Amino acid sequence: MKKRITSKDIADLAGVSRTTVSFVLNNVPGMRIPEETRQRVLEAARRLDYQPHAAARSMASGRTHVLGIVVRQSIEQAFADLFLPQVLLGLAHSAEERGYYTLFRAIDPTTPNGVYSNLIRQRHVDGIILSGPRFDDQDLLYTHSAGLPIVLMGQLPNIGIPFVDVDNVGGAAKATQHLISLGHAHIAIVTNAPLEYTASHDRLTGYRQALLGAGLRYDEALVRHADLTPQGGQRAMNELLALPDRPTAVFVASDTVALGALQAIRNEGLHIPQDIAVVGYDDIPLSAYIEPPLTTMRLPAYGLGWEAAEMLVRRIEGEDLSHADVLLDMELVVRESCGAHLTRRTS
Amino acid sequence: MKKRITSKDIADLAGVSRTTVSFVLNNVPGMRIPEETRQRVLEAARRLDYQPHAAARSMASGRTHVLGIVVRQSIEQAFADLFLPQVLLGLAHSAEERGYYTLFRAIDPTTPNGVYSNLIRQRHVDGIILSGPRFDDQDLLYTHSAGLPIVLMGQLPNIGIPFVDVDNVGGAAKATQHLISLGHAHIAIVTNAPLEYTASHDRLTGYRQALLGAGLRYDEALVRHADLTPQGGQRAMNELLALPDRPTAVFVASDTVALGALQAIRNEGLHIPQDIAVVGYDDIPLSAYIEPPLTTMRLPAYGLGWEAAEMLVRRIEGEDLSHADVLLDMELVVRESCGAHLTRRTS
DNA sequence: AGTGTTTGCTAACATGAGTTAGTAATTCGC
DNA sequence: GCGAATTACTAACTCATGTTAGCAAACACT
Repeated sequence: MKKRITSKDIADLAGVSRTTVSFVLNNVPGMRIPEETRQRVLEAARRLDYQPHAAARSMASGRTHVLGIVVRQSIEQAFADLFLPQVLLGLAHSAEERGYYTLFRAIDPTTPNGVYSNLIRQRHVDGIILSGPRFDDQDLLYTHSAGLPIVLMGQLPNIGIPFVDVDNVGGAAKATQHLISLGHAHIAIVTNAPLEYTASHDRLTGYRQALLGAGLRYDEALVRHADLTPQGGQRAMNELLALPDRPTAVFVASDTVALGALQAIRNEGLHIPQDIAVVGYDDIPLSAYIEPPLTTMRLPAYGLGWEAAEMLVRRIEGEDLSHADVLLDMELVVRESCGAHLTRRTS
Repeated sequence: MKKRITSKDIADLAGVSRTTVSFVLNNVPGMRIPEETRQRVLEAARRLDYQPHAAARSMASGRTHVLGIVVRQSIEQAFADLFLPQVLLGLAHSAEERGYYTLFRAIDPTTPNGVYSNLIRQRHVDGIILSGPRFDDQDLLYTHSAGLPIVLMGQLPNIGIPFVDVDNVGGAAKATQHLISLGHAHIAIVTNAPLEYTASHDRLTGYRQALLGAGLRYDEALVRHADLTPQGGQRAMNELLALPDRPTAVFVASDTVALGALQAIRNEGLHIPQDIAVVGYDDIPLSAYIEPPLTTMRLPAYGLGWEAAEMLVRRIEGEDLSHADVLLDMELVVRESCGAHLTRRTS
């Protein structure tokens, strides 16, 4: 039976007390330990290949050095979520850079409340990053009001919980402005989802701001809503195509939805971008490889994860995050569906 | 300063000792605790909303009840990985059903060795699921030979480490047989990657078995290799199209690669599936929405995660996994790129 | 030389559970 | 009615660390 190597063992080998070992290995400030002793301890730890026991450490220090990442997703949603890998990578890298691990917890939206605050209360983690927050989440409100560290990925306005999100208003405005700059004046929008979704609402706002900012009219007849699916995009696009005064360009506020919209346009025998220009949103990993390659706003998925972890760690380590919310910029990726590659030649 | 509620508190409230509380809450077998006392303890725990301290518990019991999931992925790979969300969901659900949490760790392939075995040695986790194993992974061999619980997602043959994988030989055979059953006799293959990859090798084997099983000739001229990218698929497909005796069908062993192949076929002015039938592999989330919708083998991503967690838990709890490797079946998803919807009408 | 200060270290306690060995009270067997 | 067995519990130890208070020796200062 091989025994676990504890700090006692390295204390014995170095000829000092356990306390000294702890001081050396944790670089406790204020303790003047002569270089000679310090080296002796470090050498002993190295020789025995000492690995501190995480549980003992966290019990004594009260810190687990683990961040909880809670994803509220059904299996179907996970299937459609093409960004989670990047988000998680950003999270994990950012956390590890700061000396933290990440505990992943997937919670079906149908499960009852009171499930993830326990992660903190049982001291499994020091704090939580919640992806896909909802208003009707009792557990979330409880966790926040109990003062437990939590950071949201995605906005929940007027609630005071720190969040990391994408600047959807600005992003949608950029997308729309791009179409305007290509000479379009009759631009429709297909939102990603109903306006109850904050993201959806913000994207519509950005579209509108861009139009008004360019002196164009905002026409409700050119506004349609999808439901996060290609099918919804196809239906919405069909309605737009049936209008007497057909738009010359469409901003589809989700690449997934845009797949359906493209199909609808093709089915009418129309060409993209010659007959109708399309700009999408999200830059899903395949947007470059569909026909035609989609011009779209790039979602900084890795950055979202990175920032969320950073914020949470700052919160855990005592910083005040009242007004530290992060809104990440989005970048326009110009491919072919907007027609910019054609215009440029003629200009 | 509100104090944490410990088992001592509930012992006091219930008028028993801490030991008894522990016996009741953990349902320790062999201890005859009368129903009346048991209820008194449970009621006290409920009233005080007791949450046991994870670190204390794991220190005393030696179990963390956390599974480590280690993903060896660069950021670029994560971008192309469309299955991780489903895999993680399967893992997390399966683990939670068995009373375990999952710790997520992303490791860039370029980082040096010796990074994740420490997760176990520091008792952060009870065992590890490693996704994307490699032969040159010192840490993996060390972990396994040290008897630490580990399960692979993806095969590494002849090494004796328990794994969960997809039956690539069978899957590729099914895909090829489907094309044969549609009347094709001149069927090419574009693999997903070079044959050094086990998955790639196995898919080619399945293709070959199907041909020979149907009495068809296996012709090396019809075999091309891609590199996991659409670009590679396009190049490979162009070579096949340039053959004097053009194939009437292609099995592309990766949907991502197939995107490039479709583009190559379209660029030649040929029609899918009339001129060339295509069957893909993986069923990436967008395969149903590209043009034409792709017939493909469905990767049971959720199931892979589920099985991996189950195996690891069994291993942690003492079971012998020497010959318990899991090979999951794959299912053919018939859409339009294979031409089955046309054939059926004429038959 | 004696008092105060710094240096270098350690004894002892705290953290919050699980678990073993054992004890007092009750019941059983005859 | 008395020893044996059972019932219902608990004292005390264990896990592996972090941390506080304090001690002995060396040194500094007058």
